[in-house]
Amino acid sequence: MEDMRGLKRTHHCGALRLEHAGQEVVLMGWVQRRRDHGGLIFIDLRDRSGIVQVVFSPDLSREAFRKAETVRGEYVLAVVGRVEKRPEGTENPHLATGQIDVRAREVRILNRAKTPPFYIEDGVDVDENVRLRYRYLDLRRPEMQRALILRHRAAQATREFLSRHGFLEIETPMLTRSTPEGARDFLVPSRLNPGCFYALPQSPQLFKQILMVAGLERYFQIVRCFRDEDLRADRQPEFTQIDLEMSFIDIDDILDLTEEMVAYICRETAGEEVPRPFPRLSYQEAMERFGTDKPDIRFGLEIKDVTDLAAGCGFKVFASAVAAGGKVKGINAKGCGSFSRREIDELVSFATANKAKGLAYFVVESEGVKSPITKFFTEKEIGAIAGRLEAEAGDLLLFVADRPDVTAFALSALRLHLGERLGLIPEKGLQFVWILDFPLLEYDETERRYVAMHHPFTSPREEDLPLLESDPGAVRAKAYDLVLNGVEVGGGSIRIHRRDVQEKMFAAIGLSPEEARDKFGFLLEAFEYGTPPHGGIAFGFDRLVMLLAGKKTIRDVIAFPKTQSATDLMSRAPDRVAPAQLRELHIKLDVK
RNA sequence: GGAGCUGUGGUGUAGUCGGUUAACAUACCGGCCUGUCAAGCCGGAGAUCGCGGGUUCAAGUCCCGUCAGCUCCGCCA
Repeated sequence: MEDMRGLKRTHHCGALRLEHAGQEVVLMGWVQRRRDHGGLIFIDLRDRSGIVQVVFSPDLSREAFRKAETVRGEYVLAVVGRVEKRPEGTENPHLATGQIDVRAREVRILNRAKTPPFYIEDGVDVDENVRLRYRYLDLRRPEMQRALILRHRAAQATREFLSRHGFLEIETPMLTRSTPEGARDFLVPSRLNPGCFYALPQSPQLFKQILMVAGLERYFQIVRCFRDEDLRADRQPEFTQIDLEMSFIDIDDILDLTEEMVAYICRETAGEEVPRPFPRLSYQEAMERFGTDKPDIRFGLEIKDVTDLAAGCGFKVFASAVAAGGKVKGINAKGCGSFSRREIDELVSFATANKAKGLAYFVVESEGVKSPITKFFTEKEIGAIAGRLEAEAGDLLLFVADRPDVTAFALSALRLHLGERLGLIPEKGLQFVWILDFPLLEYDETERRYVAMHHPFTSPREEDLPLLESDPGAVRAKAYDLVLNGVEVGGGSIRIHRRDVQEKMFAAIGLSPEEARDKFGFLLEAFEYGTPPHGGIAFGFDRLVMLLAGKKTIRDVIAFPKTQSATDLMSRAPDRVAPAQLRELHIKLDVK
């Protein structure tokens, strides 16, 4: 093993081009591959910038050639040599540096390496177990490095944009108070305060509002947040938000500004121009047309309401659902009339796996509609339903009749399933949509009271204020979500800044003034000292980067993610700690 | 808390209706080779079939349990 004394890297491997021919260079990197021809050895040297071919020949240096014979994959080398145009016919068009190679005069083996458990290259098909356990090798793969570079550029673009618009980057505590509502907290025991715990922040929500009270006017942060809930492909226990808050603004100010920011990030990272303004849908319209508050609007297959047409029909499943206050809704699966019985059965079981009790269907043919249930409908009813769904010969109409929420859930899932199956979802492209006019409150069946849909500091729309006492469920919030390709990537609201409105809000969710003071005291107290109108938004940075990088999971844009059971397979966190540590924290375990 | 998928040399896979020597590719090791770039040719080594139990004359294969990873439901103001 040798050291790099006296050598200073002059170039990066992937940067060398024909124009460098004739230059003496010093390269540092890892061995991607060695091709030993006996009398001539080629080594592909890789660093962060890319790969270049290094040639070892006894004619150039006997010593370097001998060393090159001992080199293996992932050895770390320093190479001194001259860049040369490759001989005619030996250029490699698949390599950015393929016009040239480097003739090695000297090589130093800076470190040896064990044989890695998988190839260091793009598109590896390895168990994620293995990738996570050897994350440092996984991260050597160019596609992983590209993702992290893109993430870096997204963060840079965010900071640039927001700084330019007068936002201050201000840090907020990681050790904070546990507050009720929301996700489960991660707790940190306090050694100095026996029996007391900090909570890691689920978001800097209360602090950023207090920064508005403090008169900072425009705040942002790219900040880690923690939620102790179960994981998904797009959910990690710790994740990153672009968090911002502004004073003296209303909804449109935030939507306009953050739209511009998001478009800027897309341009700076993925080179995508996204058209503005982004489309806007009300929550109600999104639920009606797509069955979800995070619709993927890149394709059709929209949901149609046929409740009125099904109300009086002879098909009991439909009629009784309507009688019970439910909805009958359908999707026109364009051109799927040719589906076999088995394919339709598959759709039925997909629907029932997504809460529906069943899935009714009409096969539309030129002579009419065929279905096991046509006998329960009149010609006229069938015609009206087919018309509502704009049915043509060759279509397959699918219906769910159930409670409104179940209908929406099942058809939304079915719509996505069909969209994917029929290849209707474009590979490329970023389709944003704002979802507006969320209900302020939703009724919680188990707690038998209204709960805040966003959080209890979200402002109702001024014109809906009178409804807060008479019809709480009908009050619309000044809240907004940003959805990208069917993924919720941002959400926020204009906050309540008037004491009387805040008190009404607490009353509506059944919180007495005493309880409010106990749970949110410091924020309420701050609010008594001159609070400006303010509002903000937070973006899921990992999700945004995931979509910009074209990845299917945020784990692929996080350097050190956790598994679905929230463990780190590399560091083996979490783990037990020494009894002395627990004693110091006054903690006794109760573990079977 | 629940449902589903996956687990076989380092890695990715095959292994039929349970049948005795677990196959293939690649990586790895050795030899030959002066223009390859997924180099090539020859040879070699490498597996408690995730783990535990059961059924059987016989289990990678069937049954039960369990562990791990992934996807989803619940959960995520």
